[in-house]
Amino acid sequence: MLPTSINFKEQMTETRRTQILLGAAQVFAEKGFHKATTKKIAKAAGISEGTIYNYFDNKRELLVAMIEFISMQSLKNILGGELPQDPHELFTLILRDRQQLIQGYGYLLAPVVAEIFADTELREELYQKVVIPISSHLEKYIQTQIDVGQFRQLDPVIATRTIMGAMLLNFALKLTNLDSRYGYFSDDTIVEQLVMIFLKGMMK
Amino acid sequence: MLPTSINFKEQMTETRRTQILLGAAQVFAEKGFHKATTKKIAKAAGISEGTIYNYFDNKRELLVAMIEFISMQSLKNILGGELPQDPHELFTLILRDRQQLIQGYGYLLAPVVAEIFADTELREELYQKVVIPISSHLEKYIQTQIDVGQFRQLDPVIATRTIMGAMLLNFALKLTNLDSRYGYFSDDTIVEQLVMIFLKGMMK
Amino acid sequence: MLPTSINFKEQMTETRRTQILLGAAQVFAEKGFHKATTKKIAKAAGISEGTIYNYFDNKRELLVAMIEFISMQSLKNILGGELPQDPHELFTLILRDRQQLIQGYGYLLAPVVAEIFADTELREELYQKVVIPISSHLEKYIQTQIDVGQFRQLDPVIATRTIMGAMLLNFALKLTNLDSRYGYFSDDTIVEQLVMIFLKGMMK
Amino acid sequence: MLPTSINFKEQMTETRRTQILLGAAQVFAEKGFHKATTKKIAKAAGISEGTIYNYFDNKRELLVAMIEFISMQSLKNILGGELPQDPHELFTLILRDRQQLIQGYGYLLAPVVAEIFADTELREELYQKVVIPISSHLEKYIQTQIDVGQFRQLDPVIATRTIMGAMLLNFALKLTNLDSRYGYFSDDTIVEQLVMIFLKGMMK
DNA sequence: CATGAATGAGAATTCATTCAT
DNA sequence: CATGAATGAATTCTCATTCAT
Repeated sequence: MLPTSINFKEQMTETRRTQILLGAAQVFAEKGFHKATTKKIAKAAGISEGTIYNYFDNKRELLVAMIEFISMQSLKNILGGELPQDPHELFTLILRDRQQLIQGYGYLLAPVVAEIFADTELREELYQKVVIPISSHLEKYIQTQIDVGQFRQLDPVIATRTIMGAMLLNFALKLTNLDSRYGYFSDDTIVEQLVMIFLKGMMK
Repeated sequence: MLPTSINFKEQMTETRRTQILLGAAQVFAEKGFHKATTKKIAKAAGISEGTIYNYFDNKRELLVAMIEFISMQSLKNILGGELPQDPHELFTLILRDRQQLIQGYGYLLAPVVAEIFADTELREELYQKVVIPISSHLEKYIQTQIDVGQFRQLDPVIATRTIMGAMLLNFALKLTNLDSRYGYFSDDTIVEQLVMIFLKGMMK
Repeated sequence: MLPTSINFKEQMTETRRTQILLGAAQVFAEKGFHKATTKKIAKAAGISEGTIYNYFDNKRELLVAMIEFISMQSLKNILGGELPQDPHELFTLILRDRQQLIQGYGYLLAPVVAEIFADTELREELYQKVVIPISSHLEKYIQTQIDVGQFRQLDPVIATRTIMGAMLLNFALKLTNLDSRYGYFSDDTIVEQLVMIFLKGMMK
Repeated sequence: MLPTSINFKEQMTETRRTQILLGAAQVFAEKGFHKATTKKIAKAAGISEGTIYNYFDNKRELLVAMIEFISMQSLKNILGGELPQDPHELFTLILRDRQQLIQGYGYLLAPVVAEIFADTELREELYQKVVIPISSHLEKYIQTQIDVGQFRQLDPVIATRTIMGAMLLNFALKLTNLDSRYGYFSDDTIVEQLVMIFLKGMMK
């Protein structure tokens, strides 16, 4: 077979995977994991039920793949290019990026996040596949800043989760209108407040 | 019938309810709501499936009753006496308290939290009834500290959620062993790290 | 034990049986056999579920007993006294009596009759216990009339069922308003028409 | 896709529906609606339980579809050619026809009739759609005979139901062996007896 | 005898997954 | 590879019946 043919095939496969993933995202967002039937996912993706199983082992793998797909989506931009070394710039960049992700896909992920909490195995799989890859960059950065004496002596693992937890809750509240007061905070305000707290909280 | 007889009956009913609730809590904690079958709950409670339905209308009501039951248990911790004014002491106290709560009941509530997220109405009800009352104390304290010039100009609402989000994620990770590295952090270490970051992050 | 005591006991038993039967009738009428739960029957009868089983072997026996009870109700009056020998008078008397029975209890029996059709065993039990005892009187009368030369040579069994079938359908239609035209027929009209047809149809 | 392929698919679907319908008819006839489990129906149809739900929304829809199916089959007998004018011939013809219908499908319809009685809406719908169209022919005939002075002054509506009720009960008893004595009556005997009674009962 | 809590066998229905076409 | 009909395990909830009090 010719290389082009292989590429074509691979590309087709990738396209089809993405097509299914987007269909799944739509239905998962509407129904949550358990109430999302493969039949509906197939319909939303414009393919047949059986085809799903040519690309994913089972429904659970589909969920994992979907979350991976979405989580990595915008982070590519960041990980691709050069990261700023200035802590203020970097924190702002990361928080903005995550904030946009949640703004853009949060409504998709929210109902699914629910199910994840309830499922031990799923939780572990996603922590390994999604959370760790993303957070390790931040951990390393914090460690570096500690080493060069910019940041105080703190644990990079805890510090990273501290930022992530704070970020998640604030962005979630902004997204869901659960707390009416978040209606008055602009996205930038929230990012600024968080950056301020964590910068001062971590720098010497 | 004699009053004692009536009391006995009522007591039996209450005992049986609690028995079922504890069985349910056990299975819900292990499996989450969906994977917790009535069969398993019955077995865990040491009664038959049918008996569940003599005390609860359906599986969902059982979940709600369980949340109520747990909430009653934990609310005691909150309604304490005088709060210290020193920020370091206060933050440490609050974080320790929350940490104990999560340590004590988190494994029970985690899978329940899941179902709550998936249910808009329940989510709102519980945010109003549980989250806001608890967090308002912290909000007021932060506002006071800002007013007296101890804390920098920051939004108390966002700041409070920042602490809560950070706290939740870190304690959850400590609780679940999702991240093996949290095995090496003592509870005190986590609390100290959080207090340090937020204190420095908020004080002038 | 004294006879009076025995009588008292028997009477109590009979009273309790009737009490349950009436409760059952009420619920069967409302819900039909399958949807009538023993719990509801017990409540309607003002006793507990368990007590039902002290007087009836099971729910089915309760149904059978109820139908027997109601069917025999008004027929007692007829079977008790002297029956008129004149065919016109007798037919009118019987039809009026059955008509009153259906008018009075039909709404009770209707939903139950439905279930009977569907259940082979029940059907047989009730045919033996209810239909045969009632119809045998009419059969004998017809046979007598044939013997004395008043009626033509016809089969008394078939003739009896012919009257019963005609009666049932007409009275049922009058009762249920299934056919709006039956609203214009008085009870007497229907009885007269039936008597006329069958009298002329059977007499020489 | 080719037209033949489409036809093949449609045909398969129809065949499968019929297959399920026949299985259902068999079990409904044997057990009645309530005691007919989907498991038994599936077995009788030679398919799995789940497949039933690919063709029918629920058990009730399956019942309705079965009634429709049977009705279609039997309606053919009715839409015949010219009816004889002679009362004796006509009555004999009609009774024979109905008798054959009941003989052929009665065992199937009997348990279904049961459920119909229990359901007010279904009852009305079927009385209008099935009973009235069939009986109106007989009503008109009787009216005509009255007008030409052949029959006595009687109400055609009541008279028609009188024949129908008598017919139904007698044929049902012949069909079901509920009354052992009906084993000795040939179909013709019953028809003759009925014709005799009604002819004499209605003619001047 | 009366009670009513406990029982547990079922029953309808759903849906992820398979596999022949 | 795509399809979608068939599968059947699994699940919640009901309710007649029992039996200790």
